[in-house]
Parts: sequence; structure tokens; C-alpha cells
Amino acid sequence: MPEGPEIRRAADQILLALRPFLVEEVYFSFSHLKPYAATLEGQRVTDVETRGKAMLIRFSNDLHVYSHSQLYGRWMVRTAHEYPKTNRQLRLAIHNRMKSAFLYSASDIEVLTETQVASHPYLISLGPDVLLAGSDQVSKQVRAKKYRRRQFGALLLDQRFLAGIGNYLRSEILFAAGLHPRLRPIDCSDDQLEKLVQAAVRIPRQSYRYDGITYDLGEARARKAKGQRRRQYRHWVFNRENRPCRVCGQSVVKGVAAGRRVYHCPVCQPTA
DNA sequence: TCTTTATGGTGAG
DNA sequence: TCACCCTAAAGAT
Repeated sequence: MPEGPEIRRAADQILLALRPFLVEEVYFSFSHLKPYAATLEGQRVTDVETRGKAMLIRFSNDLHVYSHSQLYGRWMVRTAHEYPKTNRQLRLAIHNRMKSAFLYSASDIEVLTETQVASHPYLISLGPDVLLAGSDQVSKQVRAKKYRRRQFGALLLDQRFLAGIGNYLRSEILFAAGLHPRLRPIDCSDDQLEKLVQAAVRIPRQSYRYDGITYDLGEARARKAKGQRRRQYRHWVFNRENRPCRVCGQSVVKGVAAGRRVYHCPVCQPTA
């Protein structure tokens, strides 16, 4: 169940496992992809790139295995030919003499040439990758004219705005920025927009680094300084309807934006 | 055993 | 905004 940070972590694992040795065997479950297996065997994996929630495994013959995990795709890296015990459907396996990378359940897998990557309709639609973009780049997006009248709730899920944010990051970023999901850039002070920029840069990186957990780094430092154990939360507001806000105690509210559930604290994220 | 939900995305209207 | 697609797991019956 992947957003940008989870995809990037899977990519790290795959790169670590596959880059050191020649690819010995490739399996595709989709019949239209099966002919590519022989083309990839004997090659090297030179890079595993992520663009938002899409992954590109690059081979030394300049072919790329594109995958998008959607809601259900799941990568697992194991010792070579050690198949995970699961009822999921195996869609792709890449083996070398030490390791195997398995992709289960995903339905969106393609083999692409360099040229096809460069013109891929989904890939070319993506905005800056939220894990790679600096605050200057995010700032540019947040302040772009074309997004001024879009509500944050919808805007943050738009992969053309920033690639890699998904439904939990949307709620968490808006909470960290203190912004109500229904606000638009045009409603905000420059100070508020700057908070959004900082949150959009910080939260996904935290999620990547801490395995999906959203830390409050300030609080963590303070507790560490006092010799207290570091507290960690899975989420500030996401999935926490009617439960007390971790900052102010007010009940977290669940709403819908862009057809998907969004959570906010009515006190920490006022409408104005 | 059914229905619903899900950290995603597309296309029609 | 909605219907729909993809697949797996949780929840309801």
C-alpha cells in the first residue's frame, strides 16, 4: 500500500539486492510480457528509479521495467528463489544468484525502451517528485498561478502538482502545515504557504526515513535531551476520526476531498 | 459467503 | 463529480 516513500524504500531494497550480480532469471506472469524475459536475462540492473509512485528498474541494455503498484502491489526481496508464503498473485520476479525481487498483485507492469520512458503518458504528466524536490521547487508549485484556486485537499493528491503524495501524506502534510483541506493557495498568507512548503518537503522524507512513521522531530529532540524515550506516532490525524488531536486534544474530523477521506483537526487547522 | 474498503488512477460528462 | 478498473483483506451476514 504504497505512497512515494514506501515505493522509494522498496526501490532501495531492490537496487541493493539486484545491482551486484547479473540477472539470471526473469519471470512475468502476463503473457504479453513473457517474451521480454529472455531479453533481460544476463543483463545487469543499473538503477532503480522512482518517480512519484511509479518505479523504473533500469537494465544495462537500456530497457526499463515500469511498475505502478496502485493500491495493492507489493514488492518483496528475498534470498534467491525463496518464494514468500502468500496467497497473492506473483506478477514479476527478478533473480540473480544471491537475491530475488518479487512483485505481487500489481496489474500495471510494462517493459519500456528509453524513448518510451521519455514519452510515457503517466510519467510525463508527473510534477516534481516530493522526495527529490527542494523547497525552492515545491515553493514554485505552491505559488504557481494555475493552482491558486485549487483546494489543498484536491491539490495535494494531484500527481501533476507534486508526485508521490497519497492519501495519508495529504492529511499529514496539511496537519503539519496547520491548513484546513478546503483552503486554497489564494486564501493563504505567504507565511501559511511557506508552512505548507516546509511540511510538504519534511513529512514525506520523515515517512521514508522512519519506515512510514511520522515523527515530530522537534519533540523527539526535546525528549531525547531530557533523557526521555522517543515517542513515535504512525499518524497525526489520518485514520483517527473522533480521536483526540495529539497536539490540542480536540476530536479529529473526517471529511471527503477529491472523493477520498481526509482528516483534520478543527482547532489546529482552522478554515481561515 | 457476501459486501465494503483501500496508502491509486482513468475517463466521461 | 461519478462510475469504473485493478486486487486483497477486513467487516458484515
